[in-house]
Amino acid sequence: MNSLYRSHMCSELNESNIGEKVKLCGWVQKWRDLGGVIFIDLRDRSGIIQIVFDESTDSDACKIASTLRNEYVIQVEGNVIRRSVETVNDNIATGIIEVKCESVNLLDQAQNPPIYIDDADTSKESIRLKYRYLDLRKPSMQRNLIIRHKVAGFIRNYLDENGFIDVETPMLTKPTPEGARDFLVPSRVQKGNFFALPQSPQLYKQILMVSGLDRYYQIVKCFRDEDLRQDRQPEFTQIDIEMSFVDQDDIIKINEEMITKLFKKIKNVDIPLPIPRMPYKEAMERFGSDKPDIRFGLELVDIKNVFKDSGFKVFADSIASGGDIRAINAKGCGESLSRREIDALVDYVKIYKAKGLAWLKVTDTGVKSPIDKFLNDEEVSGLLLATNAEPGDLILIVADKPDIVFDALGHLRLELANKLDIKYKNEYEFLWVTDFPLFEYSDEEKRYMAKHHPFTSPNDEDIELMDTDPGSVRAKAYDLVVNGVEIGGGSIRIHNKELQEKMFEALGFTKESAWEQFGFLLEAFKYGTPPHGGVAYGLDRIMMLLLDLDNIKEVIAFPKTQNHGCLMTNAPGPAEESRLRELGLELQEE
RNA sequence: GGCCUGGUAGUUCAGUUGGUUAGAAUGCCAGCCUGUCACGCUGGAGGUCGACGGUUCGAGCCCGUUCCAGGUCGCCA
Repeated sequence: MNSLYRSHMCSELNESNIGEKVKLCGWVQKWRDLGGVIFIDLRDRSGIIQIVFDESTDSDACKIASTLRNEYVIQVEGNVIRRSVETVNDNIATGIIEVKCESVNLLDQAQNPPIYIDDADTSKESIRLKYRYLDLRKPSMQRNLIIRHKVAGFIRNYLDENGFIDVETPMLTKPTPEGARDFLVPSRVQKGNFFALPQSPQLYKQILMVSGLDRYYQIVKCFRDEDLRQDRQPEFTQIDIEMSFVDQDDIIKINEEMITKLFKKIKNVDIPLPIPRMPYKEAMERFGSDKPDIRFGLELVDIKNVFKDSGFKVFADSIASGGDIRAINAKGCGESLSRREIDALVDYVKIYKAKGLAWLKVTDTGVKSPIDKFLNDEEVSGLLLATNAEPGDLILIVADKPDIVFDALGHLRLELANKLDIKYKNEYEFLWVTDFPLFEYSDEEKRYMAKHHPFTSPNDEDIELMDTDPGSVRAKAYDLVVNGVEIGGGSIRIHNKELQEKMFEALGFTKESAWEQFGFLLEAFKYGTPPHGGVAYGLDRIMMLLLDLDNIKEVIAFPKTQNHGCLMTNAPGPAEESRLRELGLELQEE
């Protein structure tokens, strides 16, 4: 990265350069003025090197050096010399050498920065985001961006080698009723009409299969106007992939090779292939989640049968109203958790709508529990048998509607693992979750909705059930889950016009409304459509996993806050009245 | 939209029962200092206690409203 300004990057220099005259550029990381000698730590993207200014030999340079302050941008010229043994600094890569400066050129001054440009900085996130350009000077932030670049590069390279074509798709697309809330962009030319920013390039990539591109990919921004979370941003990046003439196994095979090679390259971990697969139903029943973290046990146990004739009103009522009763055996927690900690768990499941959490401490002589007086001996022994309980264990039980039981215990399981600080055997546990339900009943809309999206193919053997029992139809849909994080998902698409129409019918679309929304796709499907399917990954989440970060903002250069704002640019901002008029828009008084 | 946490010096924080001139560390500025690397020493500057309103003789502290940031539920095909 040489130029007229510099001969080397700071951290490029090592013992082999001793005796060379070099020109370096960068920022003043730190200055130490000892009187007759001044030390400057010079920083660029590569790292840090110490520059020495000696008054007795280079008084002009020294004079300038004494005025340098943190984050000043300078150019220095001097000789690389070996440090004396006692002054070697083991904390930096270039600590065995330094540059004895003969001349220094001040390229720009800097105000004292509001945050400390160092990984040890503890400034609040909001200040870091306001001064993001300073925050991004930190080595760790640069590392995150550089590794992200390497990941994207690896993916492009891998997909290119496997015959995938990178095709750009529009950012100004058509609003859709299904799925997340769209970001809308008003059309000036067609007043009253709106573009939507893509939630994903889903329909375009399927059209590209109709076009015969055969294998497509894109690393692309997607937009969803929903609330933020620690792992969610309104604009985020997908690795979007679609393939023709494939079935589920083909897609899984090439994708698991790509992702495990990626983890090998970036983290040097060996993920054994094939990645295990687990049907959705099993994931829910064993782990209470469609993205189970399988690094640890604490699995759910169905104990409904044990209490089928229970005299305990809570359990009996739950069963009578079609509910489930399931338990987790928190091994050893009967001794290790205090009453206060157990009460905290009871409160915890209430977040997920569970009405309560029953618990029993298993002791040498039986069980100790607020509800033990409601349980007979047969039920207690049945429970201990079912949960494989030993003295010292803590049995946690939720009785409620099935989806609440799964949700509450699924989260409780994660909370317990977190609390117990469980040591995992492997750093990464990959899992394909398969056989998702095709539909999901929406109480709000009083109809079935597509669990994945309306173009997902049902399993061949379940097509019959679409009319009779939509809730039990399984889909050719699959998610890739790592350590309980969904990093990607996809499906085989419907490529048959009749089946697609049947699908829309099941979703409650009239033929007219289906054609109104997705007519271009249905029209395209008339002209010879290959069997196809694909997958999309959340690049940001993959980066979080690879970098072992739990905050998505750390892997995005310029992220948004919870309020959908950018603290650096102050976006979004008001629009001028004239612009609104041009768009045919009028602001409503609150 | 709901719930929870926070907002005091450039930064990170402390601030007792509501009571004198709001503190510490670090950073910053000045001076001294020839081998530091968290340099050291001496001195100094730096505050609309997020904002508005209320209670009170008196508010950083109590009450209300509001803004901002974070976490979370809903939401996220």
